[in-house]
Amino acid sequence: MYTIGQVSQLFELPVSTLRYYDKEGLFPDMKRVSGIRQFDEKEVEAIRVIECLKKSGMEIKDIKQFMEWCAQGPQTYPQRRELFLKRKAYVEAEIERMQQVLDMLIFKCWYYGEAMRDGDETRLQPIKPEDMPERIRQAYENAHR
Amino acid sequence: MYTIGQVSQLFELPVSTLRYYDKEGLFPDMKRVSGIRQFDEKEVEAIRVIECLKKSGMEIKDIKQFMEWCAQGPQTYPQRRELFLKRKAYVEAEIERMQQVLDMLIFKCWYYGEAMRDGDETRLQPIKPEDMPERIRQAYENAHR
DNA sequence: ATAAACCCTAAACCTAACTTTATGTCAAGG
DNA sequence: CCTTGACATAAAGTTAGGTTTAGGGTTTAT
Repeated sequence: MYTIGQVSQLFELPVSTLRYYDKEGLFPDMKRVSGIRQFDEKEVEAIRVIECLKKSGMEIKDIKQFMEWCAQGPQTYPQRRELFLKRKAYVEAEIERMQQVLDMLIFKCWYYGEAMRDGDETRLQPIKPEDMPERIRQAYENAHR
Repeated sequence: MYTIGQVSQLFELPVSTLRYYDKEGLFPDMKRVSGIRQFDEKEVEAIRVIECLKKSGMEIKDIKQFMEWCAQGPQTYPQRRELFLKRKAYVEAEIERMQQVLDMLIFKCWYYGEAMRDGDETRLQPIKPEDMPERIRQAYENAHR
């Protein structure tokens, strides 16, 4: 069992954030002893899940819904699985999107490297993909799909 | 040359957003004719770059800095390249982070699939990585690094 | 010539996810 | 006893990135 201060250190999360999560209903049945929060193994695991779902782009109010399902027991397994499937699809799309952004950045790094050598962009401005090095052309074409 | 409404349609961005970007200084020397904005090829390319930099996690005020460098000409090529190198490193880290989140989600999907078959979590709760299917174990271990 | 469909600005408003502030309780140590 | 430190609450404040509103001007089709 942990106090809020211990959990704060454990996860490097401000105490105020943990209290905020609690206020938002992210720990549906956390115990208290004379008003003081008791972070149990259950709550610690909840925080791990919260971190994951947050990184997957989910909002607090939807994470709350998930936590409520957890508190309701086995009858909500299907909903919980459904949720994770949706997050999975979302994150897969997000990674693909980020890969395209990365390709644009790779192209731009090359572009400004060349611009520095040339001193201006007169050669670069009208450049065609077929005049770029192989690696750069691939990045360029993926970025512009 | 485009009006704000045409650019809005072209990029599927609200007119209000384009005006907001302008107010934030993202089009440093956009022309106007009797008060009306003239989106030129330069501004259209700027919007493409804005979209990319935004997706790479950059804030508006830093994008503004970049746009000012662009308006200053060839002497700022090194700064611009530096910026893109930094964004590239950031996005690479971001993709790795997302891959870990994805692995956690893959694990959770499997977990709840099993929980549904079992009807409870008594078998799952104390499960060790070596008792998981290969694909799941890999995801689990990457997610928990 | 008048209504619709554009364009403009300034300023107020919005939302999520926190953070800060003001106030108070309680236990332990010097 | 009294100060320090950890806990608590409620409510106000913050930030980014817009959006909405209120008030006007201009152009175009009927």
